[in-house]
Amino acid sequence: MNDDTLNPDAGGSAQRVFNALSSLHRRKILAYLSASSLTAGEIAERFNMSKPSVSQHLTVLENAGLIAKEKRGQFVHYTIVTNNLINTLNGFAQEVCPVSRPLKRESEAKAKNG
Amino acid sequence: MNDDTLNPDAGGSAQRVFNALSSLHRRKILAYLSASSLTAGEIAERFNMSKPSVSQHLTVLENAGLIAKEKRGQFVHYTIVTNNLINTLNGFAQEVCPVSRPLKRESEAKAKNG
DNA sequence: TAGATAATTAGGACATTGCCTAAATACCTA
DNA sequence: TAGGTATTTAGGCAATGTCCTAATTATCTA
Repeated sequence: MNDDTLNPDAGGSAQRVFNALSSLHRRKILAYLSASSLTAGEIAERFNMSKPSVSQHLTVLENAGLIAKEKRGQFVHYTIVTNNLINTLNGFAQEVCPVSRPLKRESEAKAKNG
Repeated sequence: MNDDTLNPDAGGSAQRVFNALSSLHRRKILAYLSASSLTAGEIAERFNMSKPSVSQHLTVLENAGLIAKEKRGQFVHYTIVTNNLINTLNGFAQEVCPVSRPLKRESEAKAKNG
């Protein structure tokens, strides 16, 4: 029970990750970014929502360590960071059904790629 | 983008699963139940929280299809249901980083066990 | 049947979230 | 430098979530 995925204040904070994933909009943003990096504006275009609201979602995702931003000129480019996401999901899956070994290996392989 | 893990109204409703997982208390309940089935009272004992509050968390988990209850006499026994959990997590992981094949297989193997 | 125990429902207080508009900041180009 | 574009910050408001106590329902046992 002293686990990263259950302890809200641990390293990458599983709490922030699961909280970030609890919003459909934010999961969609991650799905968009899994195909390619996008600017804040390009992400906002894909939603029927104001830019500030999208920006807020991006902040939540960034604080959870699920995306990274890079400013280039007047644009901010957002990129997915799969490392923390996969580790958190797999860590929790392992904890809740401690059966699958390959899942764990997969997670570690993924961690190296980022 | 027409995926179960992103569509809030699809079958098992990934939205309900992710929403259920966004609470540390609920993740802990799942972790407890992964070790053994427990009655509502036994679960409540493990938290510094009123029984009605725990009951509410159990309802959220049940509505997400993550646990099942069975009444025996005056007790209600709760059991984890890993199927939906693992499928949802793996489905989303697949979508967001469509690399790992073994992860998928693992999910399907798990689905059969329940 | 009466009283005790297990669990849930009901209803309300309080905090958080999610969305908006308006304003501010940062950068680019004429 | 002035004006335009990209993005975030600030502040407000409605909806939701989480917890509580009190009351209710269901079951067991003397």
